[in-house]
Amino acid sequence: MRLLIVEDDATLGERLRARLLREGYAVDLAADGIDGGHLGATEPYDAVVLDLGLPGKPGLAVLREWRAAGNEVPVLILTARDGWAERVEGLQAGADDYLGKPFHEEELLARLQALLRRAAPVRALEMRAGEWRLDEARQCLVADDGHEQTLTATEFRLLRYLMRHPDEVLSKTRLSEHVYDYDAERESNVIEVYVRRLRSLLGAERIETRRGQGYVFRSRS
Amino acid sequence: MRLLIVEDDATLGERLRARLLREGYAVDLAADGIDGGHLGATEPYDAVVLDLGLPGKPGLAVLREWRAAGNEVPVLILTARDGWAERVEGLQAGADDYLGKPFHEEELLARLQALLRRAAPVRALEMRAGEWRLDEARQCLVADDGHEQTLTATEFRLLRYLMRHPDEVLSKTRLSEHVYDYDAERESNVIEVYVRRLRSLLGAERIETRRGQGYVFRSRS
DNA sequence: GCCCGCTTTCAGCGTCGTTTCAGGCTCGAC
DNA sequence: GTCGAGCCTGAAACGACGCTGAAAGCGGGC
Repeated sequence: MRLLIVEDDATLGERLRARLLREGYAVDLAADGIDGGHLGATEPYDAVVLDLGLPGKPGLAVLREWRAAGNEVPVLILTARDGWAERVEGLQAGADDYLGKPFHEEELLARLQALLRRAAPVRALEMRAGEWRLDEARQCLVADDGHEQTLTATEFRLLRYLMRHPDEVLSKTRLSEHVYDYDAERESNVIEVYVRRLRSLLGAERIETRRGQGYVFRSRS
Repeated sequence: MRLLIVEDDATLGERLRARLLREGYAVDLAADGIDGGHLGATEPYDAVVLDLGLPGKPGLAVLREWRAAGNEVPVLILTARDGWAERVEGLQAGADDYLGKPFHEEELLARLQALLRRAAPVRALEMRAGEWRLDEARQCLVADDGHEQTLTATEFRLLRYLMRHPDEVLSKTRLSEHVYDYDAERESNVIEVYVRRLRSLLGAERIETRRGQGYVFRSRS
């Protein structure tokens, strides 16, 4: 899962970014409306946190442009002003959720997770692979017998994305776009290496290779 | 499915080409309006991605020439300028869809797929062959009883093209033009070989031979 | 500053998809 | 019936792609 934060307050932005990174997301941070609007239009994010009071270009204008271009990425709006009117305006511009400053990081997290879940295909309520269940909060695998298997950050990000798109051919490009943040565009075989590790954890049959096309994750064999 | 990209930005063009290849299309790339216009006029594409800001000849002129010549290939226009006026002008010149730069690769893909689906003569919601259904997301065959049969990249491309043109005589030349790229000048019997493999998967009666003319795909016997 | 674990790179190897080829078969024309 | 072109078939060669294990690179924590 790859997120974009558009926030001009550098302190707040960095704090959020750090937190979300720790939660296992790939995160890009933009400090103004121009950058943010451009990134959101060209990179495939799974959700966006958008501040309304931005230099360069107002947050609402950025959002309206995305929506006009048919970009339906889930957007959570963030603003100091939390009056009734702003909220309505934000939602009308195409926002999916709204959070007034100041706020608890925990609440932001919860709302983001809700957005991501809502956008995911309906079928995946629980993310499973055979006897294993992915615990998102703790970033680890839990077996039905209670046994635990910890994951590294990258293993977790890749596995979560695979699990959210089961039974679908996912190209290595697409995977690396969603596992890494902006500077990505890798000509390397990192994805192959991590696929190998996930296979050794979950069983090789969970991740099929489609030669020349990508990988397919199977929650049931 | 065979696509043409007319795009002067070499980086963007190559990136798109690579992506679309990976998605299982055969892709030709032209860097200016002259080449692009010529290719589009002489080769049988299933869809075209056309940049408007081209050296040599303006994209809109290219499009107008195709349309004037009766070429009705689906065209998706791509442009940096995304003003209201350009959009109208593009659509009036005969474009089928319009995407402003910058854009998501994912969105371009989705729109292309929509165009290709819309353009298919008999818009079969599902592509079937007897008990089999072709699942595009998974690039595999699914039987009514849930059993799956995976396809290689080439098998998938050929079968998809056959299924999109059922009950129609398709010459080997035409098939190979749509399964492979432009420069692929084949004097070989690859198509015969792949037809054989599809027959062994779907049942020989699905693909009839018309001696000296080509093949006919039958979704129902 | 040093250590440790995570991440990334790399090269060699094996596998699989693709293509070629040769021989045999079938169909249609005469 | 004969002939030839076009098509089918099985196997084998080729090359690209993915797999693998090890080692280097990197960064955070102590």
